[in-house]
Amino acid sequence: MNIRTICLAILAHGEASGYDLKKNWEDGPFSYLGGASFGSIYPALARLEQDGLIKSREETQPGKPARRVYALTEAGREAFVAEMSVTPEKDIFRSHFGIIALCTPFLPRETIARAIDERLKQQRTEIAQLEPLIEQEQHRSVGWLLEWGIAQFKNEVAFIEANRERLEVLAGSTKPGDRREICGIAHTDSTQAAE
Amino acid sequence: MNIRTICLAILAHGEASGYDLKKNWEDGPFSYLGGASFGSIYPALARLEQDGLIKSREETQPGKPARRVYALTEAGREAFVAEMSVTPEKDIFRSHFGIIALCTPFLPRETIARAIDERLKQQRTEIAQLEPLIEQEQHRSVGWLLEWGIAQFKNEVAFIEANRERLEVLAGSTKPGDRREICGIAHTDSTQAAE
DNA sequence: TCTGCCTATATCGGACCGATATATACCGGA
DNA sequence: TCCGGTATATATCGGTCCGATATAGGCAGA
Repeated sequence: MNIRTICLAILAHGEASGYDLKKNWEDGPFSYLGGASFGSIYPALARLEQDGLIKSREETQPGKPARRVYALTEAGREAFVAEMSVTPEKDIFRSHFGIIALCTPFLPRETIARAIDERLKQQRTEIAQLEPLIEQEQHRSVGWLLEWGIAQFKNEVAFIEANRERLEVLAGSTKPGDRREICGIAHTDSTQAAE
Repeated sequence: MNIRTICLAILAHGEASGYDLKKNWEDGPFSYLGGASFGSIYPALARLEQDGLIKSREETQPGKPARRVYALTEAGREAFVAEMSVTPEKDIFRSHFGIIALCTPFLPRETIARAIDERLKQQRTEIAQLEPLIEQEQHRSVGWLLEWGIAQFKNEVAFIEANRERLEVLAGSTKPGDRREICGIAHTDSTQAAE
């Protein structure tokens, strides 16, 4: 699912400028679905227009620079429906916190404790930012998605609070790079393992 | 957090070849922390060695092609600890399913129902793949992280099962691109909105 | 008037992914 | 015996995307 598809999806909600798209990702309810930079959005919009999937008009506004507002064409509506109708791709997910947690045995307990504290703080901040948006979006797909995301964040906070001790005690037990195996898996050439 | 850092993190668990790294991401317990392609791994390893953070040796093995095995140097251990000690970056997350759900009003109910079915199937598959790995990783950081991930997947499945009806009934209510506002937010130039 | 901030568009370098190419070695079947 | 399929292993290339930066107009406040 590339940026062009995402632009189509947002434009399905209503016409918007490139700046609007960026602001929606950053501040709006889309933010936790992943970002999109200006460096992606403007070329994507240009190409979508070139392909006839969106059309644009210049809009002058008092007190602000002129902006170029994009809207779906009929062909764009069809392309949008087509791309939303395929089997959803797997999520793209990468977690710095996860990597740090994975390396707990090779790091001092203090480092792990701080990473956990920061993580809890970050996830609680996310919740605090998303929760007030729900009210005005009840009985709407955006509201449902907000609840979906908030439920995930809350679940993670609860898990970490309940289990952090079990991770922290593992800290600092090993020197980095000492062991020959990776996670007890990986080594397919070891003697066929147990069983 | 770039690929080089991730390579350091895995090599902290033990020496490995580029192929090992890839296999660990794909099949091992790291898989849901995000992928890494050969196109990233090999250049990353080359540069890490150039910078003196890892060292390599050729390893000939009977019945298989020779492989180049990498291990952390002392400088690499220090760089690893330094990069794990900073405040963890925000997760990178992008969800095709989330985008589809967001567009529910503009899509037929059948499409949404199928996307939800597929989503449930995918997340249950993840759970089924990760769960057997826990046993051999108990009381280890990898095991903790597996539990962390599984808890998230299970929570999402539970949420969707409990709330899918509420989303599905919203399907097909609107024509794409008709509304002027995006998600009731976005439009900063609207008349200051309703208090 | 100068500075900083918001709106708005645009571009460029570099990082990264996905596909592909290449090579070795094993195994099973025609 | 040769052929194709599979697993191991390294490497490269095109294209996509991010993050930083440039540019520019208008406004508010010092």
